[in-house]
Amino acid sequence: MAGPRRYKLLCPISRALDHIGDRWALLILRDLHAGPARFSELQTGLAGIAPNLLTERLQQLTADGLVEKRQADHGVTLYALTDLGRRSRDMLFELAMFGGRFPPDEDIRRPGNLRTIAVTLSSACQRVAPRYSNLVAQIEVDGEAFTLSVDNGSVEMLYATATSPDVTMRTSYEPMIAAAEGELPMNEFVERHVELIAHTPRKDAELMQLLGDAMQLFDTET
Amino acid sequence: MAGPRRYKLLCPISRALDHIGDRWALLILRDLHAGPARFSELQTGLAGIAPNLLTERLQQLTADGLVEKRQADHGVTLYALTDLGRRSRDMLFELAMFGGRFPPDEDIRRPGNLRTIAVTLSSACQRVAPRYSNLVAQIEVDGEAFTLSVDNGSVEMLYATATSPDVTMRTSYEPMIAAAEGELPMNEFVERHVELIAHTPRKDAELMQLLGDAMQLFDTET
DNA sequence: CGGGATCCGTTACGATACTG
DNA sequence: CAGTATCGTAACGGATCCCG
Repeated sequence: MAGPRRYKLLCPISRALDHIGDRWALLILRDLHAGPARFSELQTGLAGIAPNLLTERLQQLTADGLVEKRQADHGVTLYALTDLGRRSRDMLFELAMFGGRFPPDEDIRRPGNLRTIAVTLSSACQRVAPRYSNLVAQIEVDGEAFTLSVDNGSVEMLYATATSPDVTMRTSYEPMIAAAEGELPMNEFVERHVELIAHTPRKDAELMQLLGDAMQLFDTET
Repeated sequence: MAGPRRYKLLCPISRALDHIGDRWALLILRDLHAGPARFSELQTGLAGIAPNLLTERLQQLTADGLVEKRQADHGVTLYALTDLGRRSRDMLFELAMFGGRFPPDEDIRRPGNLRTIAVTLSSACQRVAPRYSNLVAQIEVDGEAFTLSVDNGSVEMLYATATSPDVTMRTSYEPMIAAAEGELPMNEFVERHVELIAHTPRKDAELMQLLGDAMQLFDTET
């Protein structure tokens, strides 16, 4: 009796799980939403995944058409989402909305890098983006830089520095999480833990409103 | 080192997976969205889950506040979703939308019962419901009865017979799935494989339009 | 008969060590 | 840096048995 553990049912939910239900698979997709990544970047971001498992998962995801392997300069190999892989975004967002309802475990490990938070943030921003105009922001969290771009209602957040951002924002991980969890009031977070530099007038306020609206989606009041 | 395999990261996606990421867990939630169920109903619906695993998962889901155990008449025990458990609906829908993009496996097993399809259908109907007025339908698929109710834009689909439906619809599994997969044109499906009885005028046509709109969400064209 | 508990073989995962 | 190889452990799968 060989073969991997698959449900082999017609139901689209079990079909999804047959492709991304294995351990780590969804978290690999999650981190790749922050942009193409090296093997080692994924490994550190996933905080302790065994390298053989990462290899195995990447192969499976590639075979399923969700991920592709690219050769970049200097012999560097990059893993990137395919179009199909990018379609997992809404699903990951709903997963995040659901997971946010559970209290965090007592003994939490900090992720090896902050790629992990990019999809959650960008897909949350996506939901509220129609109310905002275009914008390119560089967000630095404890020295790790993201580029958040809002372009005609479509939002993307990459794990990279921006070339000519409208606004630069600097903060650190713990207070940002505390604000997202609702433990720290938004205005206090902004005043005490955020440094903002607007290179385009008013874009700083716009960015903060966007992020505030996005974080509100995770309020578990209703 | 003991303890179950949990990520223990703060990220809401991994937090969700720490609660519903184990094998079968999401499929149990899925089937419970069709209404309270007995142990044995779940067991047959999940087509071959080992009873010890079902026990273990139900305990975990109960401990996590997603499922509750009820004592019904004649000493019957029922498992039902809690409010928190019902919140998994949108997530399951996005999972279904994503899973629908993969071609079905060659050797598929038919599910032990049709509870499995209730959430997928009802959450799809939920998306298009604002365009429809109130309605109670009994849908019978190969003799298994569902009650679909649209009430002020809120949709529910239970694995039970309806008391006084506006319309009764009879069909069978294979053509219905073929229609949902886009392999069978909707009009041909309706004409050749659906029997409709309207107890309230026009409600038959309304039901079919609702279902047609809902199924269109799974078209993978875009 | 429904609702499990127990047992045991198999598979997947986790940790570490090693290599091109 | 990007993996491969090995091995102990935990989770799963299937069957059987038990109890109200």
